[in-house]
Amino acid sequence: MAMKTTRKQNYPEWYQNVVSEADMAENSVSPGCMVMKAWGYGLWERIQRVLDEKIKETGHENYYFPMFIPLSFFQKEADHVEGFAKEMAVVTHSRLASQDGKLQPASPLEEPLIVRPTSETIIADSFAKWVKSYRDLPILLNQWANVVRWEMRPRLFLRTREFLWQEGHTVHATLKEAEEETVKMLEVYRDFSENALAMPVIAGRKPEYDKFPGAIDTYCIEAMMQDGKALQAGTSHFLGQNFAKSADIKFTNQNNELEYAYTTSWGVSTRLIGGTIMCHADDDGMVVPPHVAPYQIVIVPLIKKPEDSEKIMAYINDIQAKLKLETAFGEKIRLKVDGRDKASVDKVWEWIRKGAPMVCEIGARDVDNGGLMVKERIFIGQPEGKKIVKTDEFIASAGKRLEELQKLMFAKAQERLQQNIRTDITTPEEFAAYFANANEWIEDGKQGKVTFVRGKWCGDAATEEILKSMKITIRCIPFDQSGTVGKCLLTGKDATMDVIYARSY
RNA sequence: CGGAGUGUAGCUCAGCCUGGUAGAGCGCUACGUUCGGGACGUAGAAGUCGCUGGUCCGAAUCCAGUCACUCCGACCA
Repeated sequence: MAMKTTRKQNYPEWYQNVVSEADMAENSVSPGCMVMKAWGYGLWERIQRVLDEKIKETGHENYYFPMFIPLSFFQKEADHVEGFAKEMAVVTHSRLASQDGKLQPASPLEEPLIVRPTSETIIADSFAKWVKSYRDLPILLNQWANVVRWEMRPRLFLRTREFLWQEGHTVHATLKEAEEETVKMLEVYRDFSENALAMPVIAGRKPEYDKFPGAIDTYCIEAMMQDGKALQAGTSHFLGQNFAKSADIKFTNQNNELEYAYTTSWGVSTRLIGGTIMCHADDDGMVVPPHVAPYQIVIVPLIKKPEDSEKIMAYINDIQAKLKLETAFGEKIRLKVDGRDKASVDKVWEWIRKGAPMVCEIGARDVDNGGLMVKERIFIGQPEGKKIVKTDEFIASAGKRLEELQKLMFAKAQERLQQNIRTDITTPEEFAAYFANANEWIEDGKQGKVTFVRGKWCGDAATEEILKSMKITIRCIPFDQSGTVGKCLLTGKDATMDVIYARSY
């Protein structure tokens, strides 16, 4: 076990351990913010690349808007300002001046600027300028940006004051088209999460009280972490005409009538990295899904005698050249030869803690035998975790093998999710007793002590208080509804709506 | 903003009660023996003890103030 703390011992501590031992990120001197290091930021770059392609395939184009938003913009939409008011970074001055040897803010701004917590308001303002006729619609845009939300209790990747994300914003002529866009982009997220991150999710709609401020409907994908808690991995909002009315986005329709447009917005953030960690990492550290691994294969030379160096490096260079011609997931294989002047064992374990999908050790013996030692990350700790293979065969099958490893990771995570959605709880008493348990890490192939519960909800607004007191949340109202009648797990009233109840991050 | 705690070497911490001017482990550097599941030996470099003030012949240690961080709560689209 490479981690000081195991999942079973202390799940949150284990998580912090993984982030630091995998060298993905660390706390910054700037409070609540993080420094993303090469292996963590590299994962984000991969997420960007794969997702950006999907966003463009669905007809969207990238724009960039300013990070400063005039304060007054937030006042235009009542729910929106209320939702974000408590966590805004406010810029009030434009320069510093020296006073008694101390720098003090000087030159107050006429109107304070908000460091964007999200960009609906400033983008809506542009939309209002750009939209005149139904012929201007739809507008389908996306931006990759940083946003700031003044969180009080930050956790690396899961909740930091500044984080990176993409936010899509679209304008449509009809309600139906905007609703379809909202659901379509959620589906892009579901597909991305499950196929690129190997992280299974439940897609659905948020209950009324948990909607994005200013939205008519909020849709989401919810993932299960290894401690049975839920993590919101992506959201897509149908904003109706709310922002169109507050920003005056009007267009002339085909009947020459002036109409408010319909808008949507949707986003995923660096939180996905936190989710990927808590979905796949183990007691030896991070496990990166091959599809998004900055390096899919890392080669570590084992040089015991200096005189072997030349022939080993020549052998490795040859392997490297050949591997670079191979593909996985429709892209060239990404590999690194770790030639740093360090002990080989240390380098190997460093890459295991980082979760590189495959680590190859190559020494003099391998050169003579035409082979190499390959360690597959997901099998580390098991007998099949390392094997000596013929180099030619390894090169020829590497791409396919990476794709297999990806599928195995998804299958394992999906099995865990399916095993840990309880559907046999039918009364408020059973429900309360069930969640009275403490959270506990879910051992592979077993049912956890605390799981998701799928059951009925009456939809009554008063149930929000009950949930709060129990520290349970309704994660979503899944798209696949059974349609059966049962008792609400909170009130005992007759209900038809199926929801997912869970503790959450 | 409440409640608790911690600031000493790059990291984790001991020393503080009972003042006498700095220690360990890990890491780092060099050399040697090792090396395919994470080695060992020897030598070495490295700290204005968070900051300011006070008491004292003398403060990491006592006193006062101050700053910062961590954990638990509240908050978390």
